[in-house]
Amino acid sequence: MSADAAQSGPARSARHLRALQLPVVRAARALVGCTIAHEPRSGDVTPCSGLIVETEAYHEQEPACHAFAGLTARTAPLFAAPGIAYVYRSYGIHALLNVVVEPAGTGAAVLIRALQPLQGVELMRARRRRDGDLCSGPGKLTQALGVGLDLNATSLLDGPIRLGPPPPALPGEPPVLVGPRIGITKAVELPWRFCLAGSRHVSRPWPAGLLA
DNA sequence: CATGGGATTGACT
DNA sequence: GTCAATCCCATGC
Repeated sequence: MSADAAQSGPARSARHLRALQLPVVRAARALVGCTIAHEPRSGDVTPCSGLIVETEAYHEQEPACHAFAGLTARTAPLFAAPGIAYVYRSYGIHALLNVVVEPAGTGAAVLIRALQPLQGVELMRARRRRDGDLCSGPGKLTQALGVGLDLNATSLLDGPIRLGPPPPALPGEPPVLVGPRIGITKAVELPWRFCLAGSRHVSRPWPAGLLA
């Protein structure tokens, strides 16, 4: 392979791969604009995918993170290698999807909080049983994609859920806003929520935003 | 072993 | 704006 091919082609299309190597807060920032798809292996179900428009970072050093409690049966996937999915049940009802990052042994992950629907919108509508608000929240997007707890600890590079690069149509680095995380009671002050600037698909209206 | 608290959502006043 | 649904698991006795 030539040096050109190694730099120009893959370099831009591999943003999701580079994000997996970053510290969790930078990873959360970098994953905005990348894509998530659920393509069941059987192939008899329509693939569904979306553009990541909102993320949050969680790290074992701060108490809002499940990994703060240490390595347990529940949190084990958080301490796995980068690129693993951490899917857990929230409020006894919803499945929430995280991208595990940082080296194995460190508990850290990026919560995927909202998507802009791309593929499989009709199937999303059927799964969600409504026409709008298909992926504008962490519980909504897993329902729309058909992602359940059975996909916990699966690979996001090799498994049924795929983390992908930004779509070709999306130019370079998207403008991203940063603010405090939502729905937590501990470490509420950390500005670890990231959102695609101007997106209509976020989970909550954006506070007067700072550019990340 | 009993208990309580969520990284939420949708329905309702 | 309020509130119930619903269940895993960490914590404490």
